[in-house]
Amino acid sequence: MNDYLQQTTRFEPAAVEARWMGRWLDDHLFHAEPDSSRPAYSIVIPPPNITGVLHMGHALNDTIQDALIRYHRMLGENACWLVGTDHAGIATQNVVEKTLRKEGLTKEDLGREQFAARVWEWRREYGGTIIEQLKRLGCSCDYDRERFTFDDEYVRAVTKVFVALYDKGYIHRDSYLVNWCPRCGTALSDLEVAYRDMPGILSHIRYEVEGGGAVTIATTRPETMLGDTAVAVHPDDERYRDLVGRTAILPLLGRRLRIVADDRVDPGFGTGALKITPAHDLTDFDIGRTHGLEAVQVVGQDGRITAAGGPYAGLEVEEAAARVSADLRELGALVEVEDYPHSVATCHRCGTPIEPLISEQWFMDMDALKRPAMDVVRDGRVAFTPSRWARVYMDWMEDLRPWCISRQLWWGHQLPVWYCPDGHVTVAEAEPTECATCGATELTRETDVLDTWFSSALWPFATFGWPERTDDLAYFYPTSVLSTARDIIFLWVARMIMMGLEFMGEIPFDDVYIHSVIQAPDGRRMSKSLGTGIDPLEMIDRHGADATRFGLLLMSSTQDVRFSEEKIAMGRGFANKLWNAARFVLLGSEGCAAQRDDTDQVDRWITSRFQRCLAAVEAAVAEYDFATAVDALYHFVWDEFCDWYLELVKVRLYGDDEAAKARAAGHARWMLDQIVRLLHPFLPFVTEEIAEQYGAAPLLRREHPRADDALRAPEDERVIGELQAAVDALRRFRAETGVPPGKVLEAVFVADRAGAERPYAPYAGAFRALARTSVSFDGAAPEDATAVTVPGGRLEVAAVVDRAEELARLERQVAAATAEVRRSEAKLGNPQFVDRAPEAVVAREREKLAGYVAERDGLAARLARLRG
RNA sequence: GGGCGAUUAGCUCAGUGGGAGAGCGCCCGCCUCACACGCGGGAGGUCGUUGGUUCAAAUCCAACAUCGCCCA
Repeated sequence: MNDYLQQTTRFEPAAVEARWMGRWLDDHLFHAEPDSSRPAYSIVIPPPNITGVLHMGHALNDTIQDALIRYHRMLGENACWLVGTDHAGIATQNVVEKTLRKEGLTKEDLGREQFAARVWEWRREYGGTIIEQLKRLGCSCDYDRERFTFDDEYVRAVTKVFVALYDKGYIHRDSYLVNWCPRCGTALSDLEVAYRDMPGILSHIRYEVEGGGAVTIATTRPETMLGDTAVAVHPDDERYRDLVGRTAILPLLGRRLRIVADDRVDPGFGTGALKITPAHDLTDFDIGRTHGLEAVQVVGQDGRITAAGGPYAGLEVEEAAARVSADLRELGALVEVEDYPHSVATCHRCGTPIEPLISEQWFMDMDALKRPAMDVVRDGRVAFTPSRWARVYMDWMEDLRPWCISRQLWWGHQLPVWYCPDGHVTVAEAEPTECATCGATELTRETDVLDTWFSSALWPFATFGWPERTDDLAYFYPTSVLSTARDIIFLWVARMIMMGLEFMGEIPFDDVYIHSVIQAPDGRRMSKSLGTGIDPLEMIDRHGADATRFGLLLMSSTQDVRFSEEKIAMGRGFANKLWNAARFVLLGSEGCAAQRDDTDQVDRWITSRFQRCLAAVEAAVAEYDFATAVDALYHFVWDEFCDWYLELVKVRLYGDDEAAKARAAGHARWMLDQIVRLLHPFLPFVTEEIAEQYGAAPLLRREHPRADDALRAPEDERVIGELQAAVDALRRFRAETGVPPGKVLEAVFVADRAGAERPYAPYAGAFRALARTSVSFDGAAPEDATAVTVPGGRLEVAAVVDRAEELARLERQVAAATAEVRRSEAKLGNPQFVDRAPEAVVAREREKLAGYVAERDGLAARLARLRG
């Protein structure tokens, strides 16, 4: 006797999970090496930020990837899940600066080198947190291959890419209006800007016009008027036609402003006249370039008014806005102020309002790169699931502007760019000894670093050894699928595709799976700052990793979903159910070998039902429909395997026929093993724990169950289906008439037609076990029996039934059947339906009608008899 | 302003043209020799609104309402 099995009536995940993850890792079960005899299946994890901890989105995404990896590994593919982390420039720098502040230090106190050393130290200490958390979830990543976007080899790859793109002319330096975060002290790309609706004020300000008259402009940022160099109106705007070409006078500063006509002005906004501040607004910048306007920078990188702002110099932007407004009001130039909620550009990392300002930055031109990247999605070589995201991708790519790739940070890939004293630029992979232009030897390196997303764009190939043409790269690239959330489509997916095509000449992945976003239970966004986050590790503590995985997969969908702990609790119940089913099978079949057996109809039936489940799971996984896959497994295991098969098996297991008993035991073991193998990718721990109880090899080394049409048994499914219907009818009868649960009923089967008893004949034991009814097939119906309708006839049950209640029960049933008959007759009585609906549909309806009529007539006859 | 998505049982969600489903919750009965994280039975919905297409609409189309997300 296996004491552990015997005694563990509840599945306790905590100890089991820790033990198995330890053993799997010790055995390097997750490691993959190129092997030309097997197909590769590879996934690169979207590298989590080293400052991050596992949140619900990771938990879902990593569960999906793990299920895919385990699933394909068991299908015989050589599965490799490449894992690692992203150095995350701004985020990491912010975190380390914060710890420095606690020591009363700034990064400037340390200097660039010392600061980088501190970041590395921090990374060694805390940067692996999230990787450890993946292990708690059961993730079968190839931890032996862990990569970091700041590994030496990775730096080489990034450098090589930068130089190559520069040499091709795709990368250039320019003085341009960029998104500047005054708090982070760096330029940002368009993607790192988040628009947030905020209350605001629209100020209408009157500018006098030389030679008489005035023009009133409207602005949400009055302080930027200090940088105005023009006023613009729409060329077709009748109101201002006379003003074009004249000169307005900027209040407060007295600067002379040209009044220009430009069709980019929206005549419907405000007064239709636009103040032009080329240094602080993108539209204004463009208009300024067209009309050759001066750009006066009045807000500096520190978020304060510059010297150009005259008396307002040194003020914070907000204070300047207030002072400027007050002064304008005093002058009588502020003609109107109205509430004006509008959306404000903010830093997506820290939330500070973005200050658009002109600065010298490095840009990457996307035009040449985006074309092939759009082609591969358009023609389906890279397929999005759900497919609607392909359009989102295409739309974004269509309007791509040059990508600002330089960041004024101290943590990141420093640009491989050197300047000589004359300002000539030298770009090289290795530190140059002289200027490429003039040969000067005093070179200083560019201090800017690259946008973190520049380096992560190389992740699918740099992690496998690029730029070396490694065996890993040849074998595992392109990867099979990238699984991620939709907010990553632009940040990663698009850029990975562009870079993959440019440097590998091949797509980086065949499929892109965009999983659902899990919201807080109240429908709000899950976020730490809102306090709406739910920690997946807490769920693992409470319910187990298998349960957490199961619940998350059940929540996964093509829509956003609210987090539901109930679904995770459901997973816990499921794991427990499975464990107990396994206990029952294994303890009841000790000494028997797992062996499929087709002798008994019940065994053939469950085998056939399993094949259906298998097919459903395979179809669902192929479509990345994990909720359907786990739902199919759940209902097969619970509703069919446990509720019916195991109950039916007991008849033979506890019976006297030793041969039948052995066959049943062997088949049950075989079935359990099949189930455990099919379930393993989704619930790795409990399945492994079960498999160990019967001495099986680690499930990842075993095969996925094989689909086999020969194992389908429609006739057995039909018969057992009728048996189930008959048992259900008896159970309903018992419950409705209040038969005490312990009481065994006597019943006689009366067939509607010759031979109708045959399917039921072998199942007297099953009726006794499942419905507590002793059924005979040859006796006469007892005198005052009550009939229970079952497929093929009726069971005349000897039971003391309250006559009035029975009458009411029958009347209800007759009414229900009659309603169905009427509905069906009406449908079939409609000539349009009979003529136009497909024949099969009409035939099915006729069958239904016949069934309802028979049911109604039988019930009505019984009712008549009972009434006497 | 442009786009996408959602609206189905008390709650969270499946269901894409022919009999409204699941889990949880609720009600009734059971510690039946795998499991009380269990077993058996049951109640509960005019599928957001209004039109349209069709023999037939939760499902397709249009408009509207409400909510959410993305882009600008």
